[in-house]
Amino acid sequence: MAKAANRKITAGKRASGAAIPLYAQVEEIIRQRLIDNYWNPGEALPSEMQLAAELGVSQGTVRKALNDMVAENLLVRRQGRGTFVSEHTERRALFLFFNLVGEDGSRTMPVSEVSSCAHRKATPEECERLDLAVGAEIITVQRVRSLHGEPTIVDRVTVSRSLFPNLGGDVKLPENLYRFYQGEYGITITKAQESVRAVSATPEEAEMLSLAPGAPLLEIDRISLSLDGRPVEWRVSRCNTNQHTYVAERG
Amino acid sequence: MAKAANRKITAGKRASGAAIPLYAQVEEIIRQRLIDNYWNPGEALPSEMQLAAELGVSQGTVRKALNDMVAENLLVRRQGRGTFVSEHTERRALFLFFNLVGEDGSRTMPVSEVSSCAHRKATPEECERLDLAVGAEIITVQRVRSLHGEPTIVDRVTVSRSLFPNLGGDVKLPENLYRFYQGEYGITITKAQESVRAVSATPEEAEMLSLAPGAPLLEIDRISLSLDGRPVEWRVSRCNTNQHTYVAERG
DNA sequence: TAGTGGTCTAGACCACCTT
DNA sequence: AGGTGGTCTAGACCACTAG
Repeated sequence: MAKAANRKITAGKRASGAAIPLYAQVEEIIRQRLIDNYWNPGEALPSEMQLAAELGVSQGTVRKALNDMVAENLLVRRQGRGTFVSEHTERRALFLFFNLVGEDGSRTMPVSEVSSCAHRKATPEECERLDLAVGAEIITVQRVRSLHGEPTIVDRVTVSRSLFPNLGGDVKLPENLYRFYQGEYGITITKAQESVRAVSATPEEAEMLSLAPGAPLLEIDRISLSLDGRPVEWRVSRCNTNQHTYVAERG
Repeated sequence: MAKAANRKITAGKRASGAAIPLYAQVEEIIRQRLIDNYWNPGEALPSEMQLAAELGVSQGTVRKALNDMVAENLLVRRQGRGTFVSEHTERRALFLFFNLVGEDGSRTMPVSEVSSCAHRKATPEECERLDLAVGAEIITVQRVRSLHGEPTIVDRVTVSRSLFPNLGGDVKLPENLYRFYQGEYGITITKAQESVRAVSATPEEAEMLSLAPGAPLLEIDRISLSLDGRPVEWRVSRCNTNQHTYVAERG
């Protein structure tokens, strides 16, 4: 791993107009290193003292920057061990990005079966949702996902082919796609925006989920953002919520 | 307002087993004062220096406690002005506790019409959801809520009568119920847990919302928690999501 | 101008983990 | 024993708001 390009940190006094706090500049530098995979997921960062010395700020300033990034789920700190780059573990996938839980609140990883996987040019809607140039190539994967052996979700995952070359080509797609994106493509999903509606099952969906046609389904429309804030995955899931519910905390 | 009961803060050294940090003890004291309405919503707290002197800790420790509580939406800090107890403003209601947005992402406060309001003994389910003793008295309010003039939501709000005496008795219920709870009853809602499903409209719901019977509706089942962590409101909303969607951020 | 929160520093001590 | 993050303190200076 090459030595990082060192930006110069502008002194605490306001430069000209902006006056960006030192800790925010430190955050930005570390964030950029994460984007560049200068440190790999799971790897330890240098200690507070080392970072402070390297960047020419005090330990307290580095501490604030690191703690802010822990609050964003980008880093994990463990007393006596060090500060680590967050990984897309099973637990993280389940509690941060999978929100269908059993009636008793239990969370289970689904088991997915890919029903189709295609390469083609993006539709205008896909371009708009994923911020792609017109005519860009995309990959879509359709799956049926089962919980406790019951087919419960049909979903369609759409990504840009240029960001994820060969996705779904040879290798079998794993259950935890975000970990796969991180491990195989160096792209870390950090946030997702979801938009939820109630819809009627199409005849095809009804058959795949063993429901009557027209049965109510929960549609989750999700755009996932990577570390640098760009939309990298569009996913539409249509779910049978007879045995499971979609949960959210507010406030 | 009477002088607050001053708990003694145990020195930083571990007392016996727990070793609770000073800033956490400060948070607990301030949180208890909020519960007791020692300071009212919108009112300014003493300055960091004053609190530090009163509680016998340093300014930095008070600062950490206050900032933690800002992150919990309990306090608001404004540079040059002071630290204030959060209020249930219109904005707060809209962005923290109302999650149906237009297709373009716009948020609008609904207009509600109460269709029924009843006092009765709690059902076993109501006791369980609101953590009430068997036989407790409850109040339920049913409403139809319109967005842009279109009836879009039917909901049922259930609260304990002992916590909210006379609710819905004489006075007309305002649109922002949480502000009303805070202003009239001194009960501040801080968090809510929502559980969302897709369901079929009953004939009655279909008529109220001008839909075909059996049309898909989004059901939001919400338990709202007050400052002290107790469940104080159970609300079930069934929504027409043709023109609006339920939004959530993840990660 | 005085008071508030926001940033930044320096240093002390502690708890935890590794070796 | 040595290194890490966690807590706590004290003090400086800045930016913003009010009167």
